[in-house]
Amino acid sequence: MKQGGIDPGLKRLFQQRLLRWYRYHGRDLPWRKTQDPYHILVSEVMLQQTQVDRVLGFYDRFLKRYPSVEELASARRSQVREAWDGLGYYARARNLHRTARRVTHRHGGQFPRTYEEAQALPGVGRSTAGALLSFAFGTETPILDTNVKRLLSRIFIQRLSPRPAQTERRLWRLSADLIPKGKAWTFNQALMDFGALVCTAKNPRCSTCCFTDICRAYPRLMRERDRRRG
DNA sequence: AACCCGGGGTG
DNA sequence: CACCCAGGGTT
Repeated sequence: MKQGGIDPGLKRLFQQRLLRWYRYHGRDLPWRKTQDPYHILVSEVMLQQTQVDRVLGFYDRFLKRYPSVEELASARRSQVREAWDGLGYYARARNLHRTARRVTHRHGGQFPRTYEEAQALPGVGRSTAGALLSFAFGTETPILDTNVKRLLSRIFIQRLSPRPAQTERRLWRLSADLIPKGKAWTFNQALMDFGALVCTAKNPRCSTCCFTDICRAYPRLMRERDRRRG
């Protein structure tokens, strides 16, 4: 097996620390209170190019207007566009609408449960499919949005390949391999929150991070911080 | 004015 | 498989 897997000890350590961190610091977001795949999909699509703070102002309103996938499916395009107004990236609303129609009419109102089928829905790529399935059904499917990319590459990747696509593959494999059995929901939520709250793009909170002892990027991040401070 | 970023389209 | 862009918003 080329490129071997991740060291089992390191893997367990990472899982345990991350899950523990999430118990204390995970955010209480409205889409984390539901198991309804439709509600979860709405949140994930809204979150695609949009910050959590902004989505918070739209999520409840949209679902109040379209509480079920069938109701969204039977709406007019112009109405859906209106409910999306202010969120931008309106292609997302069109795709969500198309997905609702497809789920309603082609899947009998049931969301697909396989990675391949989920990804085939309009506006649903690898990452959104992984989130949808793990959050709605607890499936052990990986996610890889920019937050997760950043934190996994910082902690686990010593030298990134000059080929971006190769790094991408390594990260997907990492994200999949790290999922603890039976805990995909919590683990994936935790990855997202950790990337958003601690392992941020600029000014990462290394001083409160529980991974500095294993983080491959920590020395560099410290040098960069020191350099900024002159 | 540059930068952000999942999906999707293209080479 | 590898890259490249579109799109609305933020910094």
